[in-house]
Amino acid sequence: MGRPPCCDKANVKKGPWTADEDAKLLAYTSTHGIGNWTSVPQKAGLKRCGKSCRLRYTNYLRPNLKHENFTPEEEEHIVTLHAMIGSRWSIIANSLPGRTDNDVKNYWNTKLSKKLSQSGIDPVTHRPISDVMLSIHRLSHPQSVPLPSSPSSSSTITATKTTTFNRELKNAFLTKPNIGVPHYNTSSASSFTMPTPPLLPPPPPPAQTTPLETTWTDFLVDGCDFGENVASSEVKKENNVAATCESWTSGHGWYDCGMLYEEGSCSNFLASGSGEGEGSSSFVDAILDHDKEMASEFPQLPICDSSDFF
DNA sequence: AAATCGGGCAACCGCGCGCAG
DNA sequence: CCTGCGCGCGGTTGCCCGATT
Repeated sequence: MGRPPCCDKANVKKGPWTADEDAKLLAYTSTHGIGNWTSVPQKAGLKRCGKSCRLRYTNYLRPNLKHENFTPEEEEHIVTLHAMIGSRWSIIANSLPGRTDNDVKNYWNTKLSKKLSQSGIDPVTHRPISDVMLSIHRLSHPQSVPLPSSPSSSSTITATKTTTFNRELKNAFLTKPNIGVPHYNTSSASSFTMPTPPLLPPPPPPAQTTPLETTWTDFLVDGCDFGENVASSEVKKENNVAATCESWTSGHGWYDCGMLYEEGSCSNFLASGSGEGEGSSSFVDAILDHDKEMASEFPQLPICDSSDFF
């Protein structure tokens, strides 16, 4: 038995909102505030579902919303957070003043994911597409492309770090009272420092333990160790994250969250991302640069292309 | 000039969670 | 403890409009 509808669907208007409806909703919310959305349509004199009213208000009518284009800083912020927590749009939006989850989601779907793809970065895993394809190829042909025996293999390290990262992120979400997000000062572009992309760790330390068995989900930001139990309830509890990240990120930055990397080890990544007018000025470029470095460092890694899969 | 295509965005839908009774 | 309701989230749909053929 399903849940009953929140309103009489036969008698509610759907589709685009008119200026008159906007005015009524705005007039109501400005005098009464927002409370029980189910009752808002009736009280405001609207033939709309309460849900529709809430959506219209939060995405369009709410005060202090920004309607201008996303800035490069905001772009980087979204990409960085998406790499870390996946499509938790509300969390990402909460860290961008004046932006809604719908804004961020739409912007990602229409612009950023394409931009990343065109730059050779897989928008799901945030790793170079060639690397992702190699991982897929290994899964489907476990014998054909053996993992290099060296414990410092790029992919092995990546899988290990990724798993560790998601475990740590999960713990952080569970234990931190005010989970943080990367914080940047919009008043000064040069003060914005980007966390290390979690799926592209810096060169590995010399000593490394036994390689982990890897599965496809280990390469997903969203799926893996994050866990469904954490994903919804715990994260939702912390939706008021916007301005509360200092305690976690201050001082040592992201890298001091009991995590993976030594402080400052990401400097190769960040050097081009935070500069002013450097030649390679984007996050994506930084990732690609790093991938090239990895390729030169580990020439034994085979490169595969799409023809390997067909 | 008309038809088609594709991108962008607003809005809808279904589901899970939290909370109050 | 159980149940029902409201809220919020992420995924998806559909419309609008500009570009292209």
